[in-house]
Amino acid sequence: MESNVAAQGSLLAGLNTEQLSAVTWPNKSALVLAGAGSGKTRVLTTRIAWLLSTGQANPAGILGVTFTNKAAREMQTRLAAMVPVNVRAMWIGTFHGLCNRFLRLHHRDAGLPNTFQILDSADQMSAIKRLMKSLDVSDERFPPKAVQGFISGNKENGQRADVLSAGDPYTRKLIELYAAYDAQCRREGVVDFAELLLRSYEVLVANQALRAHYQARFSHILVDEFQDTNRLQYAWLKLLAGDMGSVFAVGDDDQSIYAFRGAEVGNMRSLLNDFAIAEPIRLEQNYRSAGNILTAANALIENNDGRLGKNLWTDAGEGEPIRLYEAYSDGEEASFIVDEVKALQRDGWNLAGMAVLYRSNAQSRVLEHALVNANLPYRIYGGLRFFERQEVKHALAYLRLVANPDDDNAVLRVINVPARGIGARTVENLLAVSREQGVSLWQAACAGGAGRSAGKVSDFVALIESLRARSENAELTLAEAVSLVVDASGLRAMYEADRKEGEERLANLDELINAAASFMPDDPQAALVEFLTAAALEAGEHQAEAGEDALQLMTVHAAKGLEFSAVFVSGLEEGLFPHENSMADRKGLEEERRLMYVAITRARQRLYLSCAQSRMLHGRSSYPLRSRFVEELPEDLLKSLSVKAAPRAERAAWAAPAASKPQRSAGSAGGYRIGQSVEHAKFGVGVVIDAEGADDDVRLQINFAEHGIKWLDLRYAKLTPA
DNA sequence: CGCATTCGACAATGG
DNA sequence: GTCGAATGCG
Repeated sequence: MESNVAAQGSLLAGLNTEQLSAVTWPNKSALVLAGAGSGKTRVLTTRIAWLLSTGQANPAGILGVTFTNKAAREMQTRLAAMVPVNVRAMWIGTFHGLCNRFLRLHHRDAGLPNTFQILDSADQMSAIKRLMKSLDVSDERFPPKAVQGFISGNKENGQRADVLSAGDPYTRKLIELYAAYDAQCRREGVVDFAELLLRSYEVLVANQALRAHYQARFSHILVDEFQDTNRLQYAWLKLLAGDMGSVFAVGDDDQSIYAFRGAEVGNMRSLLNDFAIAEPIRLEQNYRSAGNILTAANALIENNDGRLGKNLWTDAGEGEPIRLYEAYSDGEEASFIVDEVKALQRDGWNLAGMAVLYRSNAQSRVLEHALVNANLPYRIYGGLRFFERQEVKHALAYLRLVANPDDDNAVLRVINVPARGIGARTVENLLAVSREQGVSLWQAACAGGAGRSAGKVSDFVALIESLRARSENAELTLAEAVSLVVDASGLRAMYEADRKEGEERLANLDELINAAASFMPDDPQAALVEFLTAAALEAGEHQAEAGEDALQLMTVHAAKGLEFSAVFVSGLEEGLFPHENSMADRKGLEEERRLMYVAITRARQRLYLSCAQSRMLHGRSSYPLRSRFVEELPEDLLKSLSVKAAPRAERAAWAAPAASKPQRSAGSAGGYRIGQSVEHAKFGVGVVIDAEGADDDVRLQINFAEHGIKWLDLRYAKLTPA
């Protein structure tokens, strides 16, 4: 017992009062409002360790839910280091990973084949397109993306097609497509991401015995990033908690940045109500950022309504001012960043400790260009992941057919890859047969059929059959089976013949074989199915190879949960950040503001904010206004680094019209220059984006924030510099 | 049927 | 600037 007490002591050492209170919270539900950098992950893992080491819970009673695989792994690793328990007995994982585990165990109750496969979003999209083609639905009136959004959105609200109704024919059609899509998935033995959750929820609802079993088992449910849960996830947690269980949720409503994909910040308030939690525990002491950075973040987020309320503080001192740079162009913004990074590097800063954040991936190109020219090593997060690569998906499709030949998606992906003379026409015929007879494409292909390509189709069938026979009977290891598929399918030969990108693709296929070799299945008998599942659920790292010291580039979304000594937030322009797709309503704008809050709070020591007066967007020049989020920061925290930027000072200067003669060639017309902010009595604020004429006859094209683009004649229009 | 080229839409994220 | 669909030619 003494060692137990000692162990507890060291577990709890170094926690502040609030953290300690959260970690040692009695066995009842709690909501921990954990600000950025307040030790959230530490609290969560320490609590589990504390529950285990004090004997309040056994490993099997723990259900730990995270949003990313990375977070789940981190929690497991940390736990393993803290307490000597069998980590595997605990259920720790993502919502999707846990639901998959549940459905594999109870596939019969869920009405799924034991080899059911998981569709990623791309697979889901092609399944939808295929379905719409077969039903002859116009993809102009019903964009597949919208159909996908409709289906996933409803699943995440826990609603099947049969409970939906609509007054308008458009929505009725969507509901019809939803029902047909689900039927198609059932026929093929596949589930999409949302289905994993909905199906396991429905099984628990329908099956009293199963529900009672898991409710009794999971005495402690702990949830990370609770602000990101959607309605279905919340219902799932509530169901598992039952009347007796408790939910210990950690989250930060100010860092909710996934509402656009269904996250319900309102779940935090619901949790307080439904689980009778009197008051959330607030973790407000920040151990990451300097004072000025926190002050800026607090001031920014104050502009949002309906917050649960929280103010970050630190005892680390004010630190440096926040640096602001307003560039002429996106290219110049990039070279500013490069210069600053080099300067910091000369001062002994680590490249890997610096990050450039942006709102959208497209912005990385200009930065990359500048970094390559400057010979600065960098690493980009985002983009194509390993298991999403064409060649890897091809190989996986063959493997899926080995596991389950009725997977029509997989058949369509590889029936003619590499080209084996089965063209669109033949595929059309197969699709027609499968539709008429209500069988899978595979079964249609096996039936043979007439036509010139019949022989080629039966060759394909024979290929898959032989792959299956050999991987099942010949006692091949998983890696050998993958290797066999790559060779026998002809994929290897195909990429060997491709001189342009074949080499890289072959390397990735070899990497896939390596991945198979080091894969550790829970059940060796089901190694292939587990491998395919892992490929779908963990599409792989965002190419984050360790190694050389490199500058980190990523979107703000990707930066959530990370921290850096120095952070550059770039592209702070209206329409970009906040993004134009989210500017229309207050909710969207508030989410953008939370995104900015996340961006700011990534910085430990130094924070740079930058924007450009002109930017190439969609292949053409735009002249955006500076982001409102910059204006929302306290002026005395900012230090302007650009001559032109001196934002507020410059305004004063412009208020007195320039005496010099306006010259178009100098980028100035009638005292205005392109890129300048102006204000119009009727149209409000805008930016000059073009000009024509000279002297007394000047016309300006202005992009107004509220009223769009207009040409104004300076002789009549009442304009003032803004 | 297979490959190459063109055209046009699009550009937030992750399981 | 990229990707996927559509088109056209050998």
